[in-house]
Amino acid sequence: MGATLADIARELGLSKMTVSRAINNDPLVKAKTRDRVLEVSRRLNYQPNHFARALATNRSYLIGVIVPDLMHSYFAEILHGIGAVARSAKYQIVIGNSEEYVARELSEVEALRSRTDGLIIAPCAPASKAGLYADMIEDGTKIVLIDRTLDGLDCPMVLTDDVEVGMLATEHLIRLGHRRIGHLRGTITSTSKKRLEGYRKALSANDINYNEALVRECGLMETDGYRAMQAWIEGGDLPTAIFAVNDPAAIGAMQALHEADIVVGKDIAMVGGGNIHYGDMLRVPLTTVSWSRGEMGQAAVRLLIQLIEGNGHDITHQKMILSPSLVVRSSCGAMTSSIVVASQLSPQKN
Amino acid sequence: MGATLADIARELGLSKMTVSRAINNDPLVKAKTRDRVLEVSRRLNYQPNHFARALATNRSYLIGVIVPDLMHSYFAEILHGIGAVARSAKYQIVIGNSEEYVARELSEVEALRSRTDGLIIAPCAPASKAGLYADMIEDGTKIVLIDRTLDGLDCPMVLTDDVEVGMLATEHLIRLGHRRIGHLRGTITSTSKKRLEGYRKALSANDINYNEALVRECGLMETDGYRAMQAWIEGGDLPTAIFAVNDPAAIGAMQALHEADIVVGKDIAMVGGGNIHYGDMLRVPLTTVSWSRGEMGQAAVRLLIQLIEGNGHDITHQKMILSPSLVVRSSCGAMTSSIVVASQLSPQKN
DNA sequence: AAATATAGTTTTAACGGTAACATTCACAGG
DNA sequence: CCTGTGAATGTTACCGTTAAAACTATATTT
Repeated sequence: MGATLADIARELGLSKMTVSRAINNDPLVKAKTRDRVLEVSRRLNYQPNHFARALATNRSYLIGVIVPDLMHSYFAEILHGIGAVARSAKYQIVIGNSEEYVARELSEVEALRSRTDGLIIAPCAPASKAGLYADMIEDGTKIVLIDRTLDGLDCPMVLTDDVEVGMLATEHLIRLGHRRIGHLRGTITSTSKKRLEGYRKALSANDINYNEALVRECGLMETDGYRAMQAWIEGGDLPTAIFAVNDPAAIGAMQALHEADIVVGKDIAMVGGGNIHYGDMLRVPLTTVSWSRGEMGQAAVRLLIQLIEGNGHDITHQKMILSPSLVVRSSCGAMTSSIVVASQLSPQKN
Repeated sequence: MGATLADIARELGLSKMTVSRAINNDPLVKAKTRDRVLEVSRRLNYQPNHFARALATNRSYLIGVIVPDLMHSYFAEILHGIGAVARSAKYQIVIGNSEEYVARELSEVEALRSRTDGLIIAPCAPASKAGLYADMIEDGTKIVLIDRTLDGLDCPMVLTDDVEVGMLATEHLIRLGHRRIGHLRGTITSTSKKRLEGYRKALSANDINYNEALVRECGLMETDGYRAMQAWIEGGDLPTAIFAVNDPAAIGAMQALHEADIVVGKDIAMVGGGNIHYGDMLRVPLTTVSWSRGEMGQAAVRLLIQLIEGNGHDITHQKMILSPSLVVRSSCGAMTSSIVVASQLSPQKN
């Protein structure tokens, strides 16, 4: 289809190598030669063949990103941050979507690791799969985790302080006078566990007994929250306030409550986590815990590029932990304007 | 890093070619030989090198998708549909995000077309750029348009009947008794023009004069709707109902109205387009026009794969047009439950 | 003027596959 | 016993690029 280095070389009576150097701005070629090469390459509309280059250099300038849910604006925003930094570093993004299925995650990883220079993964796999990832890293695959950690896996990661997330949410409810506080907990992921941990910490710090009956299992997606809440309503014995593991779950739960004519913000308080897009425009604007998804994505790419382009320093143990902050809206009681406490990025060694 | 075909061949005393055939399930190799090859390849953890394969075959099994706004759930859903079909056909998705900037779109296209087997594009470029795309197609690049067309470009595309979108929205408002109906119109994109056309058609079919003062320019994003509505409120002379070019614009406008204490669904009616995620859970659930984004994505990939794998038939002129349907919620007046008229896919030649 | 450095270029050999054609071998049919 | 046939495998060359080593001139030193 397009012209190749050889075509340009032939036309100018040069070797392919010199042309290659000229195209890549190698200072070894004479300025005049470079100009001639560039002129011809423009005329022939030369486009470098990325496959050939990748084969020769073993670098594709592709970054694989594996997210559990593309439709969740939280990950769309992370992707947005990733895209911004990647573009400025001349990398392109290949997407994998696990839809919170472990098997899908693993097959996407397998498909992408050999086609890309490195992966950014928000894993839904349980800690028991950490070994698989460790083997890949051992084998040379570059991996940065984002949003969720994988216990036992030692690689760079960008996370939120999820214990703090649970504490901020729960303490807010306690400050509002609630004592019977429920939790819709996620399963498996590190974030879910830590948010539960924060919930328990906040309770015990305020001398409230942990009551297992008030903690219900629930996935991370809207339908999960909806179903879990429906079951809870049906079974009766509702708490006066609920901390849901994340915003989609909270929104699903709110929908179920709405359908049962239970008014969120009046009959029951709700806090989510993640500050989803449109969370402030919902029927009942959702009080939530927030941190910057854009910064997460950006930080992850920077770490991955360091890993790929290896500047010598070992960054295996580098973790970025973002501090979350509470965003108060009306789902825990009447309130008009939003209060957002600025979130900040805190780099942190090991 | 990993083992190569040559390694396996050496180990078994076979030629690379036979091993290649065995790995690719060529029926020419003896079953017993294939088994031996597979056994060794498993033992050595052989992973085919995609770059080498792509270089030799000129096929990468990558599909580039260029969208104008990743954070808009509309495109996230299209992407989801694309991903589903792509995965089952063993293709991976490379993402480009134009953010509604023409220059960004063109640079992403340029970056992706040589790395992929074909592109699915939701163009924000104006019709004047159609020639550029025509040249690329001439040059062998496979392109399928989605969501928006590019006048003058002849290639497969998957669209909605946007004139119908405008008519459905506007007629709904007319049926509710409105005569002073405003329109927040998009600029440039084919969808915007056609929705405006539908708006005008509906007006004239109902003997309402087209009033230029009631049509305001506005982009396609939430902030655009917000700003346009703010200006309108400030300038006064509001209509009794508004059809916004799409849901994000409608939502932005609703936010501006809310801040000005104008109650949507009571003081003013609002219809959007696209049926965004969470549109039914907003402060005022948004009446909108809907069609299946998943089907759009799926259809686009199928067309692109036909283009790539060329089954002989010329599908250049193939257009898929989805029929939209009205989704009534409360933004045009009190209403509790949603009525959705099922949308359907209508394939259509030329 | 010979020896030495140096800028600019070429040569050779990969990188890891696959396409196309060539070869071998066993066996059937005459 | 020879030949034809088809199944199974092998050979050669090429995909388009770059790394590394090997040349050339030309300039610089002594």
